[in-house]
Amino acid sequence: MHESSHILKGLKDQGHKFTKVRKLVLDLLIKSPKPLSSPDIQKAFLARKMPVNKTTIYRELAFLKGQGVIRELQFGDNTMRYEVTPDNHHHHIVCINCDKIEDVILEKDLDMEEKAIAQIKNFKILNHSLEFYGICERCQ
Amino acid sequence: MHESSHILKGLKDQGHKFTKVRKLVLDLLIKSPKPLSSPDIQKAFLARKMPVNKTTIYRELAFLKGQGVIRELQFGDNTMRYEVTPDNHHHHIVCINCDKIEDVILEKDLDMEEKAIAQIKNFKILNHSLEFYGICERCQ
DNA sequence: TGACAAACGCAACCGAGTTGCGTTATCATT
DNA sequence: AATGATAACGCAACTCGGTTGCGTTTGTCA
Repeated sequence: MHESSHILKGLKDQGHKFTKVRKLVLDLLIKSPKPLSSPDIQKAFLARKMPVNKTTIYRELAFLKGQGVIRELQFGDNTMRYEVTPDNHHHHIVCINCDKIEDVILEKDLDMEEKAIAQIKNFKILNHSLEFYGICERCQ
Repeated sequence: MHESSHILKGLKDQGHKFTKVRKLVLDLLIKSPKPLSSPDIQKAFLARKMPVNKTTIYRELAFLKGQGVIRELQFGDNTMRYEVTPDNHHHHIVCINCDKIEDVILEKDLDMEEKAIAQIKNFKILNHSLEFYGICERCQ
């Protein structure tokens, strides 16, 4: 399991500071079963009677993304969401009715496809986004 | 190849009107080599000295999407883009440097993966989004 | 040609995300 | 423990894609 203190220690060694906001943003993302948006995180701070300016959240997320600690996702609603960079490469399935989100792992990954595309299209492929949309068990 | 008049004729038979805006939006999407955003389309109208209100564009795109004539895509910049619903199921590869977009067709489609996920997760999968990001030939 | 609904324009609005700038808090050093 | 550098933060104002309500225009068909 991920441990925020350990990650923060690593960042600190690189000249970054260990702040309450940074720790809580990271803890929220580590504990959340699904990716969170910036507004989600701001609401979580508010619920804990720790109001934080939205600019701070955006900057913190940009920082953690830049450090490779978290990654950015989008699920079709023009809002960025974030999750701790996973060890196991996975994608997501989103219920278009109740917004439930679950991780899914492909039986065969896309490496071969990427190689083929890179060769045909002469692109250097860096990453990809793959999300599935449907109706979850409860909603169908 | 797609023919806007033919599509519009079909819509007209269902009680919808044949307007200049509708025809041009559709023609633009048919002719464009890459998906277009609502602002893209508004600019194209302006360039032809045919200023159109942005609300009209958004409503027209929502209409055409609802009719299944076009489909909605997103490439990570919080802006919806649209393309004519393709006959051949394809995805896209986006250059993160110059925003060049090309169609790509997978060697193996994701049907088997979808079936496996549907069974394991008990989701009824309706569709998916898959985009590749990288550096195009010119930019690398 | 008249009448009805679809399509349109306009203005005001919403919400995610950004920018500039001044202030505060963390941390290494003394 | 005091100090200074700078990362982190708050605040206000802003940008921009997208939406809503409402009154007006236009395409279509009888």
